[in-house]
Amino acid sequence: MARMGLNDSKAGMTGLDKQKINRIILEATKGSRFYNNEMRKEKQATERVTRLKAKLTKITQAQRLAALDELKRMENQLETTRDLSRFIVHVDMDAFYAAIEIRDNPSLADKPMAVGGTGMMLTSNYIARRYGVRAAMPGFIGKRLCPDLVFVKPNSAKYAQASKEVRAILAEYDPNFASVSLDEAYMDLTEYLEGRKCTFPSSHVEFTVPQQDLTEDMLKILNEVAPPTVDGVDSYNNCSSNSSIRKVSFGHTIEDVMREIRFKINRKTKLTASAGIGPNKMLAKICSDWKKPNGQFKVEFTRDKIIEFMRQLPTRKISGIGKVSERLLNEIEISNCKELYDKRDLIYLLFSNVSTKFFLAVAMGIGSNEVSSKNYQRKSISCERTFGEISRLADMLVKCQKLCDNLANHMKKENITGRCLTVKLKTVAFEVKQRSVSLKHHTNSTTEMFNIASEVIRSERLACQPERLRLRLMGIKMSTLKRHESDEKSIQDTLTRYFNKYDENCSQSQSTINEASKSFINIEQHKLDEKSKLDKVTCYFSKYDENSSQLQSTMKEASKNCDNMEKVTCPVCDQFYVYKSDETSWLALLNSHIDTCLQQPETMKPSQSHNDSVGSSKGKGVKRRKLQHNRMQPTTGNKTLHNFWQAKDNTHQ
DNA sequence: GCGGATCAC
DNA sequence: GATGGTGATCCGC
Repeated sequence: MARMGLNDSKAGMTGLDKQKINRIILEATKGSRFYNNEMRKEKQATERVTRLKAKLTKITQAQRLAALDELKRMENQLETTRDLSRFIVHVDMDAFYAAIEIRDNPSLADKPMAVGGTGMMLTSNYIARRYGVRAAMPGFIGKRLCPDLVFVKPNSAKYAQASKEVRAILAEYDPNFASVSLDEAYMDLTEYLEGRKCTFPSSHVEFTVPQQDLTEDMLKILNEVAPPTVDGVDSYNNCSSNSSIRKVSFGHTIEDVMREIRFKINRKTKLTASAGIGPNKMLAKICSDWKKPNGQFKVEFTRDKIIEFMRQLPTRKISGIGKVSERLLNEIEISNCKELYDKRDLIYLLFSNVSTKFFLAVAMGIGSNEVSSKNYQRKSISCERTFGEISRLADMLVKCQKLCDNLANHMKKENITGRCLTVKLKTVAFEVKQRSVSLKHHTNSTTEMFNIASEVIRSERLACQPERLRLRLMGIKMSTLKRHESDEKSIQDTLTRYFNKYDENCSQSQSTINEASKSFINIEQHKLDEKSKLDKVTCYFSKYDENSSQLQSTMKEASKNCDNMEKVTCPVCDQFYVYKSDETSWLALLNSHIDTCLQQPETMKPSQSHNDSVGSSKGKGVKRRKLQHNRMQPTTGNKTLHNFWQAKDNTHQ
């Protein structure tokens, strides 16, 4: 099965026994739920191919000619955007996480190793890659491919630190460089090079390295031979070697400068980087892969050379063309960029306008050279978790609560609110469902997000009846974001720090949350002794039913004294909790309460029976279920949302 | 605007 | 023991 096969498009994967590797992968995965889902996706992709082929047979010669005519116009337009004036560099750290672990534990250097666990590997070293072990592969398959494989637990703080050190070096050359991830970045060196050229050689930097500190990695960088520079000045690689000290310096060409940067990175972090140099990001990215590891490559900056370079390139090497696109293109006998260009009329007739433009630009070697990310603004923010199978509503709501909590914290930190909430659910069969709701106003309130998300979850559970909804992952995403200015933020941060020190660790671990809520309760109970009745109300989950006269009078009293009271209902037992809207610790308290609730005997919770949302529980449960059914209108109630629920309800009838 | 898919890292 | 998390974009309704 093609989907399951080894992805050998990345560096360090050439010349290995692909057949054997694929056989082992297949044996390890066959029959699993994951595998079955991959088969389902495969079938889907095949259907897509079938549709494509059907479309293909209907294409006439006249259509192709007309397409070429239109393509000529597109091509001319694209050609006007070709810009060879900027020096764009893509810097890519080699096997970043693995290299860091080896640096810090040299005994790993000659062993196949991977960072990650039996669940998932983040990356592997080059020895392991020879066995077919690679990033994004589950560890247990890695172990089958290479029984001697050593796992190292990820140490993200260390990776962030190394990344910071690398970035500091990049910033010396382009303060507006853009990082793609911890181990990858783009730079625009045009301005830097101008400056360097003017002052060269008087200002060139000289590095003094003790001979014994010169590693093989460093020597490789120093001994790379750059082609002669355009203006006849020899690339400057002065190595005055007396007995114990070696002095090295680099010239002023882009390639010299890149070697200098890689040299500095290596000297600072003991890690190696590869680099690609081109007139745009697409080309730079392809080039950084060319001489990996610890190497660099520059494509020549002329239109003809660029097109020549692209022609032999397999389509899969282009960022943006993945497994599926590669396959679709293969179906019309396109596997490299020469064919991509030669068959552009078919592309035009088979693919969308956006895709056609993209493919054409790729074939012509044209791409964006905009590096600065100063104006970058995120479009969405999300949080998702995989867990052991759950199917009870109560368990789902607990997960949901934690996700909303986490997400709200992130949003508050970034001072953003969102207007579109998306719930992502992945079943144990790896099927993904996404449901989104447009809100009337922007929010980053945990309560609001939780109320809406939990309603979506209830609805989805109903929708798949009489099947049980069995989940392995849940996620919450907010989009249509709005940024708020930092006035509020700083005040809020200060308040948070002042009053709720223990809250700052809230999202970090469940045990912290429990500790936090415990201390909260202690503090509050202490306060109770001298404070008014109103405060007492905020400290307990109400023991009363919603409609009881006792509660109503309490609420009335509360609203007399204070107009910022809010209410949150426990998803498990349906009791509710009244709190002041400026109070920040209610969530920890709620979490603690939910935990307690879940430890109660089964009969106390909403059951996992298929009827649990329609009020059929026994005894005590009856009243609660009924209550819940009436109560659960989302608090952000608005037209859009209202319509959403109505529509959902209709589909269930 | 929504939901499914694809893609990158 | 048992296939991740975050963000972006596109396509077809």
